[in-house]
Amino acid sequence: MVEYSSPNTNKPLHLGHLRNNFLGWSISEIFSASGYNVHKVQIINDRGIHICKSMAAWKLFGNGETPQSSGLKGDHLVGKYYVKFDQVYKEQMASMDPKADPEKNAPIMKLASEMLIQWEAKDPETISLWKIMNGWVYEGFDKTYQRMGVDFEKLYYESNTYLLGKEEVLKGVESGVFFKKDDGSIWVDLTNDGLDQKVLLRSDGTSVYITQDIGTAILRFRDFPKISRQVYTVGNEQEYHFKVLFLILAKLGYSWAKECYHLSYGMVDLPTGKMKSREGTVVDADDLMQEMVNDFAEETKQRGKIEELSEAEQKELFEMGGIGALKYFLLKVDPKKRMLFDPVESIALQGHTAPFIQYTHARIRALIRKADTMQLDMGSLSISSLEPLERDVLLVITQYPQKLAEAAREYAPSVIANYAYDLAKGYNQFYQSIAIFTETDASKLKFRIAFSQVVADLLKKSMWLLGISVPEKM
RNA sequence: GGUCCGGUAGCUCAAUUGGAUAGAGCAUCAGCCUUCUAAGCUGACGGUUCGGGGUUCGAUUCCCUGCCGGAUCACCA
Repeated sequence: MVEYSSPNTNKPLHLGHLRNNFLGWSISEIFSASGYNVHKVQIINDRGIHICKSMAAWKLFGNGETPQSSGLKGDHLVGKYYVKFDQVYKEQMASMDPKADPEKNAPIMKLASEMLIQWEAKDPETISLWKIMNGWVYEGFDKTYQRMGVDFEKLYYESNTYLLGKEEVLKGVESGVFFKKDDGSIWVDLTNDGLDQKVLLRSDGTSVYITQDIGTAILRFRDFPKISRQVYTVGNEQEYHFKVLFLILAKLGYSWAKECYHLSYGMVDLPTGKMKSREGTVVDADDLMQEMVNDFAEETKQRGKIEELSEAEQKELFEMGGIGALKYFLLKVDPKKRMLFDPVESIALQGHTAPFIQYTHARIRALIRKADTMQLDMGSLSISSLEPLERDVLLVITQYPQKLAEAAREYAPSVIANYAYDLAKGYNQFYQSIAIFTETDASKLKFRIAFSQVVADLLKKSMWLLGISVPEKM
């Protein structure tokens, strides 16, 4: 089982989510290709103070605005009010007496806090607004996920799972795994494991973040009894959290705890500094994808090689190239490492990019189409000697199984991304120096055609593992 | 302060897990389309692999130490 994504429902998806989603999807494919039966799941953070902030601002300033009335995508509309909240909140705090604890008592924050309490008390009006606004967000997310090309077998909602785990914790107290402090709060002592003590239930008996994760982990193994491993695709800022979680699950006696793995990936930095959603210095996922597709489209039109394609085929190609370039850019780097996203330079379509590999594939396919018209007998293939460049490519071809195994072992799609590049690069060298159709030796000619087809198939397969399609023409 | 991650060409990244002269792309410069798609190919330029020790026949890789950058250590999620 692979978990990825985990968005908050108060704002649209951004660049950070793209790395997460593409990684999660790719890892799932890599494991599928390695013979595993993979279940893709995500958990949606649909409750909490963050969504109440958007709700509060909408209630105060929204004037009944909806996605239909505004023409805005649902998640963007809700995100707009989240930003609005922050803006108003700051203004209110600035105008208040510092002694009055403005952080808590700013009117708009008080409203959001009240809404959270009302939500937990199942107040009908609050629940209704919450459902409506989350509904808008899901409509928006659906479009974004569709364009990203990611999907999920099962969705978990925090509003359903946030109370889970409490019983497990109480059971743990009885069996002596956890302990209770005088104020009634419940803790786990991990000092023997080199960590600290960690609270599991507040003194008022309510759950914290990790309580919920204990519950969902157990729930997952109940929902999917056959799974042997659970992979959490979550940023490396939560490494401590998962270390604690897995230790707790082991202490509770779950034998599968050692099969839980945190696929921890680094942040995506922007040249100006790191991404901070609160300050608005994020790159919106929808905008970015659109930009990439536009750039690719423009570049392609300039080259003028696709006039014979229909409008629909062209559109499909632009999508393939633009989204592909973006995915490749985010996946070619080792997931563990933080990486830099330069909005200007990252849009490159030459060199070590998806379009380079897609182009190599398209060129081979053109070659194969030509060969098909020659009606060669491909049944009998024999070759006595290889050119050095052919030998080089052949060597890369045979590396595929090792690379796939390595990618699965290291949880690293980057291994596949770099492999596809090496293969394309090697083939291009061969392609450039050896003209195939001028070859007079029939067995050599047939070998080169078959050999090219193998490369095309392998490029297609590798790129598929990254969630990237390859075109017949470009 | 404790813990964890990272530091490789001007920039972005590789390096078969300890192997031979550390490789690609971008950028810069010089070449290659009458021939299967030039989003390509060839060449040049570019390195004290952060510094200092150590282990080893051999270290970008392992150990120690220092420096720099980041994350994390909430009765937040």
